[in-house]
Amino acid sequence: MEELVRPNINTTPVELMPDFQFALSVDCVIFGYDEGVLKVLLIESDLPAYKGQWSLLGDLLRPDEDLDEASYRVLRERTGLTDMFLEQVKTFGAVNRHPAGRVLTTAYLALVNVKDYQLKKKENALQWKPVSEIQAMAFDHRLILDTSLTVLQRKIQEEPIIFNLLEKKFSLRDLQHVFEQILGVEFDRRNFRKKLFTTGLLTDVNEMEQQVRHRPGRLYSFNQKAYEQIKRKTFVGLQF
Amino acid sequence: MEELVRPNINTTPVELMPDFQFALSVDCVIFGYDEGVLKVLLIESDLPAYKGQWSLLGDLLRPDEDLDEASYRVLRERTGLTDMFLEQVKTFGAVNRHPAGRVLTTAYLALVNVKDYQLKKKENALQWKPVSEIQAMAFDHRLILDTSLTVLQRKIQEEPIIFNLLEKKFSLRDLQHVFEQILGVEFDRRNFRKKLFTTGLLTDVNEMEQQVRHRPGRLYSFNQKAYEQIKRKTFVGLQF
DNA sequence: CTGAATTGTGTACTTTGTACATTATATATC
DNA sequence: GATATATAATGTACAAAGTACACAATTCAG
Repeated sequence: MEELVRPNINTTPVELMPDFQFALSVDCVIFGYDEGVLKVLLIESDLPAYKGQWSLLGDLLRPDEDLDEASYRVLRERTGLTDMFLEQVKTFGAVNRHPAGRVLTTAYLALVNVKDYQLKKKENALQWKPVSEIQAMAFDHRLILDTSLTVLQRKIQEEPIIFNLLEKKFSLRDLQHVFEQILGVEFDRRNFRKKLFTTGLLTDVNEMEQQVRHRPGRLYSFNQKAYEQIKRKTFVGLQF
Repeated sequence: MEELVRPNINTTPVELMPDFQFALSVDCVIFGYDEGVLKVLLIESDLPAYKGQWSLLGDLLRPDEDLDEASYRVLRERTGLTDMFLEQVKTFGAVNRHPAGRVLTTAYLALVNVKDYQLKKKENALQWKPVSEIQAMAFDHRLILDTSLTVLQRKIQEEPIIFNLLEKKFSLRDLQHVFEQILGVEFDRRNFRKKLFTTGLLTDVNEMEQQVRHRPGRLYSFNQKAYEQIKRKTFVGLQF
């Protein structure tokens, strides 16, 4: 308890220079849904310690850059996308997590439409890897991926963000399949339909699937306006 | 797009020294429930820029210290508590958030039993402030507090963490009241009871409230073991 | 003994979730 | 153009959970 009165950054003017010795990075966990499979965008590491292993897309934070802006920049530079779902997940601060020194990293979760991305993709070293097939990763990136996936599983049940993984117009089958892929469960098709329709968040765009070799389904779009209306009535209820 | 092939911390061995120029801190949002009111533990800032304003309890991250460990240390040093609910909330990284330079901070949410705390409290500059009465705060601490409160509201509905704010033995009235304080809603007393009993998480300790000037209620404790049993059955359902 | 405050209990009703089967429509193949 | 294949679209019965609501019982204070 002798440290109780120790000078403190929040309360006392102290000489801070010796404390400015950390590096910060952002790492983006970029999820995409492609050919019925949940994938994440990875890059091969060239660092000696992790030669050939897969790592997340990240970069060092710049001295005059907001943390959130850094994650956005990484997304923009690497994928060319400028408008995507992007949200901070967590900061990983184990002492020896990076071989170059004390580098802490803040993980960001991004949801992109793979179809959009493919149009602008330029970098060959990047690869969409099915989440279920990923084994070892560089650094603590496996931990970061697992953490982000858990956050994603929670969030898609609480907010209608899953539509960011699909094209503007989608079939109910696709929508159900993304949910099932991410949550690792199966829903009854008829009850899923009923549930989604009663949310009032789907707009029937009066178009049908094309080029499927079976009866085509209707296409829907996510009704953002309807969601803005209802989301104020915050859900309150215990569910543990 | 010219930056696509820029050397990158995850993929390329680069000289990192010039990048190690950030300071990191942790700030703890310590919630307590006292006399029917949700409070947060604050300290007056002595920094010239924020003289006399309230700030969260925080400290700089040390060079060889895990981020999570730093938050735990702050709690221990300031309150004497060594065993409390403590969880990372978010990292705040606006460029000018600290007058001393580029200091990013990671916020941690702590839930403590005020009764436990009072036994060990030594530091006078600390004060429990009712959350509803807090106005301006130093730095971006108001934003951090608001963010943490929102996270708290979500989490108490998803996990039985609220018991960390109460004593080991508590009445159903107390339990309901903490929920209502944090969520800002009122529950029907009878339905709340029914709901809590059906969770199977309450153990009747066969004791009654003491020194209340009305019919005393039974006391219960949180059944951690029962929770471990049921929490594996992860809830899956859409609720937006 | 009475009033004040709060506990403890139960029922009817509404809403939501779950299980489950049949007909309809498009494409591919023969 | 008939048939097989695949999936769309729909509805009902039942179970579970949530909501609204009223009354008797217990303790304390005066």
